[in-house]
Amino acid sequence: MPEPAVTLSGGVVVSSTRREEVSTRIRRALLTGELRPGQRIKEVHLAEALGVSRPTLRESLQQLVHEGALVQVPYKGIHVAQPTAEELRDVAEVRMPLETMAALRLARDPDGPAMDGVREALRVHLAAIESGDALQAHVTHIGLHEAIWDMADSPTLRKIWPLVGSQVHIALTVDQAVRHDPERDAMLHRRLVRVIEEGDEATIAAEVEEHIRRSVDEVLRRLS
Amino acid sequence: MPEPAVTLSGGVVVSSTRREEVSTRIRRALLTGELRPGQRIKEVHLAEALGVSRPTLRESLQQLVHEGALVQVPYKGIHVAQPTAEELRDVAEVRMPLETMAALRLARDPDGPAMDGVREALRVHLAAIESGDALQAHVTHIGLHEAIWDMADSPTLRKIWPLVGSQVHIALTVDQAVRHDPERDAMLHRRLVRVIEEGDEATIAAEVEEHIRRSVDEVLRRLS
DNA sequence: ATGGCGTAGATCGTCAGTCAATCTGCATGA
DNA sequence: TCATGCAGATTGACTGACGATCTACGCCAT
Repeated sequence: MPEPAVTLSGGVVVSSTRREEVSTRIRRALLTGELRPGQRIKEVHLAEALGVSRPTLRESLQQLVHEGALVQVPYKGIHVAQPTAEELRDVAEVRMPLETMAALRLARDPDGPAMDGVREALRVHLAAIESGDALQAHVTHIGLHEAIWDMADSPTLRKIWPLVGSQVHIALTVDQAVRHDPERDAMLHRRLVRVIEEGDEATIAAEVEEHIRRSVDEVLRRLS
Repeated sequence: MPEPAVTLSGGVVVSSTRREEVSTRIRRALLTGELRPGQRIKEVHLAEALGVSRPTLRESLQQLVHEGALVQVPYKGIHVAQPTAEELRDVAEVRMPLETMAALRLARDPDGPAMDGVREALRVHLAAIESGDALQAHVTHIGLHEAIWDMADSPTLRKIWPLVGSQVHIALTVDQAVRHDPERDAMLHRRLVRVIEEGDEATIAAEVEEHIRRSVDEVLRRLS
C-alpha cells in the first residue's frame, strides 16, 4: 500500500517507478526555486525528505547530474548548477539552431495538433503573466519553449531539451525576481508563435535567433 | 586492496569512482560489439561480470540509458538501443547543424591545438584503415567525429555528443561488418578535415552536411 | 600571534542481503 | 484453440553497514 505521493512542494506525481517520480519532484523543486542555484544537496537529508532510500535517490540524482541541472564532484557532493556567463552564452549558441529547427518543423503544419499544443502553452503562459504570479510566469515561460521542442516531434530534440532547458531555467531564475516588463514578455512570445504560424522560413529563423539572443543578453546584463 | 581493473574486454580503466569506471567499460563494450544492438542486459549477470554491486551498476546503466545507448522498460529490463530508420534520420538532422557549428568553431583557429587534436584523430583513423582492422577503423571513425565535437570547446556540445554519438555508433555497427570501401572512407574524412582547415564557412557547412547525409543514407540503404 | 599540519567528524561511494512488484512462459481447463 | 492462472525469473527498492574522501577545527612549532 503506497502512501499518497508527496513532493517537496506538496504536489502529486504519477510514474511507474519511484526513480522517475523523484526526478520529477526534484525538477519541480528546481523550477519553483525550492532548490536554488549553487545550493548544496545532502543525500540523506533529501532522501528522507522525499521518502526514498539513498540508492534510489542516487539513481535519480544521476539523471539530473547528467542533464546538467545538478553538478557532482566525487566525494564532495552535489549542488545545483550555477552556470557562468560564458556557459550561458554557449548554451544559447547551441540552442539557436535547434530551436529554429523545431520551429521550422512546427511551421510545416500550422493547423495541426502540434501547433495546437504550442498555442495552448502560449495561452497558459499569457494567463500566468496576466495573473501577476511571477513564479507561475517563469514556469510557463519555460513550458512554452519546452512545448516548441516537444511538439516538433523529434526524439533527438526531446532528449536534448533537458540539457538546454535546465540551463535556460537556471539563467531565468536569476532574472525572475526582478522580472520587470510582463507586457513586453507577453508581446515577444505572442509574436514568436505568430511568426511560426505564418510559416516563412527565413523570418522564423531570424525571430527565434533574435528571441534567444535577446533573452540571454538580458540575463547577462543583469548578472553583471 | 582493489584487484586490478578488468573490463568486459580486458582493458584497464582509471577513474575516481567505480560508477564512471563501469560506464566507460560498458561504452567500450558497445564500441567493440561485445554488447550488440538489441541485446538484453541482465543486471545480476553484468554486475558479477564487472565485479560491482547491483546499485553501482544501476547508477551506471542509468547514465547510459539517459544517453540513449541503452533502452530501459520498467520491470522488463534494459537492452542495447536499436534505432529505427526514422530515428537515425532524426539524429542525422539534429547532428548536421551541431557538427557544422563545431567545425566552424574549429575553423576559427586552423593552426591551434584544437585542430591538432582533430588532425591527430584523423591520423589515427587513417592508420586503422590502413591496418585493415575493421573494428579499430570503426572505433577511430567515431573517435574522429567525437574529436570534432570535443575540440570545438563548447561544454554544451560536449554534453550533447553522447546522445548523438551513441546513435551514430550503433548505426555504423550495422555497417561495420560489410565495410566495403576503406579507400573512399579515408578520402572522405581527409577531405572533411581539409575543408575545415581551409576555413570557408559555406564550404564547411556544405561538406559537413553532405558527409552526414551520405553516411546516414548508406546505413539506411544497408538496413533495407 | 600566526601559519602549517594532523586528527575527528561529516558526507559520499560502495557493498551485501533481502523483499516486493512486475513480467514471461508454460501448463491447465473450458 | 484460446483464455486463464500459476510459478519462475528479473527488476525495483529498502535497510544497514563499512571504507574512502573531504572539510574544519585545534594543536604545535616558529
